[in-house]
Amino acid sequence: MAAMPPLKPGQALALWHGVMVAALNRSLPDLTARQFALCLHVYQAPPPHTVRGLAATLNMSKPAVTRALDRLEGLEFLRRKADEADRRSILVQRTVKGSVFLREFADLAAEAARKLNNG
Amino acid sequence: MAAMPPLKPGQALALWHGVMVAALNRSLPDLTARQFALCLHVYQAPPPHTVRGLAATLNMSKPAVTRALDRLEGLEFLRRKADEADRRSILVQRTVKGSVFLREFADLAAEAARKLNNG
DNA sequence: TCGTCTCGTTACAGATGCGAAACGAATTCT
DNA sequence: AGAATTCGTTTCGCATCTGTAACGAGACGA
Repeated sequence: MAAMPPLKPGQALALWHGVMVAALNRSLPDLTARQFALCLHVYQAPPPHTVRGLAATLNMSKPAVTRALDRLEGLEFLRRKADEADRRSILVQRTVKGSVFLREFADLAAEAARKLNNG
Repeated sequence: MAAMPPLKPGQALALWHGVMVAALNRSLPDLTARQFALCLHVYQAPPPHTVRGLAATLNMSKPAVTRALDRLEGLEFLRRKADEADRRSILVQRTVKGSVFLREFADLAAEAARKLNNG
């Protein structure tokens, strides 16, 4: 991945504004901030992902993680898999549908960034 | 404002990931996506802002806008003002606290972008 | 084997979100 | 003046979020 261009605070606000308004108008499945962050984290950070680890990293309670996983698994954006090495744990895995969803969101963001320049 | 640098989809995801995780760990007042988009819109788009206009632009129902305003006014991030020209309408205005909040968020985003390069 | 710890989930109670519909107040039309 | 329209808000019923606490299942040391 190429280096991230420097981003000034004012540019960040304009970008967020464009993306969030665009997202609302496309009425994507409306995830809460926690649900979205959790989904994003599973796709962006290297595995393995467990409930306990996600709760710690994302500063959420374990039940909140469980419920977010329920929701995201219902949307087929993520999948639970038993951890064969320690059957108390589960491993949270990526899915095709989740990849597509995040890719669409990413394109939307890239497009919003482009529009900030070219109108 | 200087031109927005081009942003690739993969960079957008990495940026969103960094910002959302950082935001969760700072436990900012947790606004819903609609509340946050509404706040951002009032600060980024030129006034005047009415309930009806916000509802149309942000693809929300009018009651949802009213309730989001209640919440944001409670946090003192926004303020309602009577429209003297048409007393059926209200004008949504910016506040100092709201400016500070968004500035903090913007700094957090800029910092997240920086960290994606320099670790 | 028996206690203890850790894992994720479930049960509970409370807070908060949502849209549809009804509402009062202000404006505009006839 | 009186009717019709438009504004933001409120009410209603429902869905879903939250954290605390309790829980069963698996792992592990004594």
